[in-house]
Amino acid sequence: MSENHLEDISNLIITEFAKTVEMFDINPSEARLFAILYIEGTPMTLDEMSDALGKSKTSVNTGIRTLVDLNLAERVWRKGVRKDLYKADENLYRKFMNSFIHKWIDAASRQKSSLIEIEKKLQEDFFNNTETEKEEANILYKRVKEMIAFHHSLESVFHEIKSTKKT
Amino acid sequence: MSENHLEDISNLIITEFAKTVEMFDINPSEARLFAILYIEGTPMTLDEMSDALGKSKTSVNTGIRTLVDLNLAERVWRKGVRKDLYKADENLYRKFMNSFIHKWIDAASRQKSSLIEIEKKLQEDFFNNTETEKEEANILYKRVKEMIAFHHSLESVFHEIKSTKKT
DNA sequence: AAGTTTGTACAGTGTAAACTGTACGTAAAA
DNA sequence: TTTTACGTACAGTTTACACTGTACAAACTT
Repeated sequence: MSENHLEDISNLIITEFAKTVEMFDINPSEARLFAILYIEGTPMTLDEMSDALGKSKTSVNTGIRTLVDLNLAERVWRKGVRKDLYKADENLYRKFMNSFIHKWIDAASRQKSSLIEIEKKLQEDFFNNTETEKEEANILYKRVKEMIAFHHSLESVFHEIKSTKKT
Repeated sequence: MSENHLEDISNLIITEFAKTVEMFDINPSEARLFAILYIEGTPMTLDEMSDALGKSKTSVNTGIRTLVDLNLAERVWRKGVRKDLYKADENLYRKFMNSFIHKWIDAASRQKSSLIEIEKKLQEDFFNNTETEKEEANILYKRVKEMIAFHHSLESVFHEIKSTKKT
């Protein structure tokens, strides 16, 4: 019962931690890959990762690329080692929260802008409408304003998080 | 150029808004369905939604069900109308942020607990290890503590958002 | 130089999920 | 009661995507 080998425990940790990584919109395999890299603090080669993850080298290759793109892993160089080496970024909180918050802020503000554009168009075209259309236009207008307010709130909240979070 | 019919504009709004809804981990079709329901403030039947979404009635049926489960839509009743009627919840910010925040808080605390369990086990089993294993166990232990700290931070941030957001 | 080793592009495969149409149970209308 | 209308269960189909193996290019070794 208490006869748990370290490898089992390590595996358990990886599985648990991968779940959290997945919450940041990272697909299961890549999440697990990150967890593996993180547990094994020392840089790993493609073959090692392939082995640890139980997936083909090709698969790991694309996985690690997206992790690098997301700034969650990086390639490191070590004298005398021919293979590429990758390691997970150490600072979990900063990396994950940063990308997370920015993702939201960017999306919210972009969407808000689009909606504001639409709002303008509705205003400009208003008098080209027939009477019945005007009524409908007013309803749309009201909805758009609600949506803009919603996006505005989203922006605010995430800006707030951004400022309150410890660097 | 400025000859945009209201229907086109409405469609544009729906498309934009659906993108935002998708960010709350809702699949594209369901996001669009919600957007449609929201724009059309008045309750809609399955057939109307099917028509507006361009998907089969069966598909809409399952879609609306998950929206209802997520508390984002509800079935309403109207005298003399035989078909089921559904409407989107009005309060965008409250509904979306609430579920969003709770999802994170729940996940973070659950994961943290799991990791704490593992941490305990590592401690308890420590002296059953050989010398070389002890070294490895220490590394694992260090990593687990980092992860727990990470989850703790996540919990804190989202609790903070929860308290600062306007009800 | 030829011969290895390593990373990656690409085409094909397997699989899970979204979607559809049919078929049926239940409730309303006749 | 019979007939019609509606919602949904279910099986089959399509689509999207993760994954694999092969094949090749670039870099290293000899």
